[in-house]
Amino acid sequence: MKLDKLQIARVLEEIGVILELKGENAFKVRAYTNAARVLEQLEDDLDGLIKSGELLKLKGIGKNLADHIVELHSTGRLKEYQKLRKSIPDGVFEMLNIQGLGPKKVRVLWEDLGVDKIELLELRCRQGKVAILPGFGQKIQDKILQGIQFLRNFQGQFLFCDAQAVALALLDEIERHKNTIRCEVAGSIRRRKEIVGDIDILVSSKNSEPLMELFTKHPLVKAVTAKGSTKASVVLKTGMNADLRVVTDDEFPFALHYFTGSKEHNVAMRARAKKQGLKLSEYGLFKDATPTKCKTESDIFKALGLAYIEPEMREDMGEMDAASEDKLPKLVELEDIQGIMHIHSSYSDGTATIEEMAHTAKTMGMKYLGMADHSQAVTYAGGLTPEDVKRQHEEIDQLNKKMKGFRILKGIECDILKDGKLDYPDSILKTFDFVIAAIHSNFNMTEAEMTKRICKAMENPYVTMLAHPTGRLLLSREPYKIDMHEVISSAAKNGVSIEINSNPHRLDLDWRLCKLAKEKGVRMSINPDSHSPDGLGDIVYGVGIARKGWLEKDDVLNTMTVDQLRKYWKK
DNA sequence: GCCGTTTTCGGCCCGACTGTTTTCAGTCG
Repeated sequence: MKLDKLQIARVLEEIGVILELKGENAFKVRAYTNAARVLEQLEDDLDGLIKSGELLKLKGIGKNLADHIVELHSTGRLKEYQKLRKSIPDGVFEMLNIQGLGPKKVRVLWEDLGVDKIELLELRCRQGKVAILPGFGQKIQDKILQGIQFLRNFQGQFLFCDAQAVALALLDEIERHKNTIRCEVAGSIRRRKEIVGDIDILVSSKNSEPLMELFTKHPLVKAVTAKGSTKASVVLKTGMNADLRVVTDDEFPFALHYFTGSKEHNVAMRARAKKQGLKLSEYGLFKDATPTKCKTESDIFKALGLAYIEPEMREDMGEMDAASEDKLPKLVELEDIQGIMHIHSSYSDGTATIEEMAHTAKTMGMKYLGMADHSQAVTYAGGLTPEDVKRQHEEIDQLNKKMKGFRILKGIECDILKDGKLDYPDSILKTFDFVIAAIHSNFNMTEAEMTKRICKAMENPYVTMLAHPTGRLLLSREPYKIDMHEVISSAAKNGVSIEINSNPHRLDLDWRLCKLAKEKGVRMSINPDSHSPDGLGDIVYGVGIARKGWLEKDDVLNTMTVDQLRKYWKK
């Protein structure tokens, strides 16, 4: 086997994009993207399907696509793809990442104006040459410039989940090396920031040379930018920068603290040390020239008269004061989570059945699962008609009879319409165990209008929760304009919980607002918003954000048992 | 390019929004 089904899906997806750029029939394009979806969601073994000739039985895979898939699977290449790929410059592909530019416009820019990279596009915009193209205009030209800026702002930034996965892969090799005494991923990954700039790995050892070699020759590394005896910097194949630092084991706790940051937290820590006549650096804690013995980070905090501050809280947002008064929260942990809500099934745009999702949740140790498919207005995601709702509820009743020690709750992700009304009448809303109100359309309202719209929805007595409150997509879409302070107050007033959407692209509610919500008495619900069994695992990212937001077990809705939840909602 | 037939070609999800037009095309979710 040369390529697996996900790799093949990516090739088909790319062919779709190329065909779009070439102005091919839109339905032909869709056939390719459809096929990519089918492969992604395929549960059966591709090898078996090919051997038995059942590939053609898959809906959306015909003669042509089946041939392509077999060719990619067995040879790892596809002649037709290679030919197509060569006909499009990389820069033209990259232009598609600019907001508001799709294949049609990119094609015009490329063919009529000869623009084949973003830098050139920027120049032509500044020269006013884009505005005079047919179908373009002043406003679109301005928007493109804005979009280019937006893209640049995000360059060199990565989602936490992507950065963490790579960091752990690097760490794994280092951990297993015989010269390693202690090692850890430091930096913003350790602090669980939603966006990460680069990877910092720290290791203690008596002999750094072999570790430097191991790190700089790692298969994930594209280029080495610096290599000395204590520090190496590399650029990874993913475009991320990664640093490895080697220190002595005596220095390790100090270096770990220093390289974990944040910078602001470190400044506050040093100031505190200075007040006590001490000096704190990445090498140690000194009184004059005498080092203070510290085996762990905990010892450093103790030496400064502080309780241990979890890495997630080290943002200089009050943790120093709280630690000195021994008032730090006991942060919520993954083990505290009893059940998972905001789950999609194949009733709307999920890939799996309710039973499959419930089964996976159960094996994760969960006690309940809160289904929440889309409501009827979200037609593109297969929103549920009132009849679908009824059918789903019957199915859930059946499953609940069957499953022992596990409960499936009837919920819905109900759209908030433009005017703040909900997508179902109360007569339907009242049939659910819980209702998550959500916005999926009409993003461009004024702040006042959007705030009013959401607050109005939360006043509906059947609404139990607010989904992804700002609608942001990290590194790709700004949050819509909204007064979150007002929204949080309104949630508190109406007894509505706010979701911490754990999808790594969202992580919304932002951790910076969790503390405020908690103070107002709003319960947060850590929801994966998963569309597949795998997606249930995203809950760990939400727990990280909750911890970053100082949340304790009792601040989180889904640390409750089913019975506690029912009572809570009744109240 | 796929599907499903009234078996060999017509339909394929759709609504909102924006900006360009003067009735619509492109993008997005």
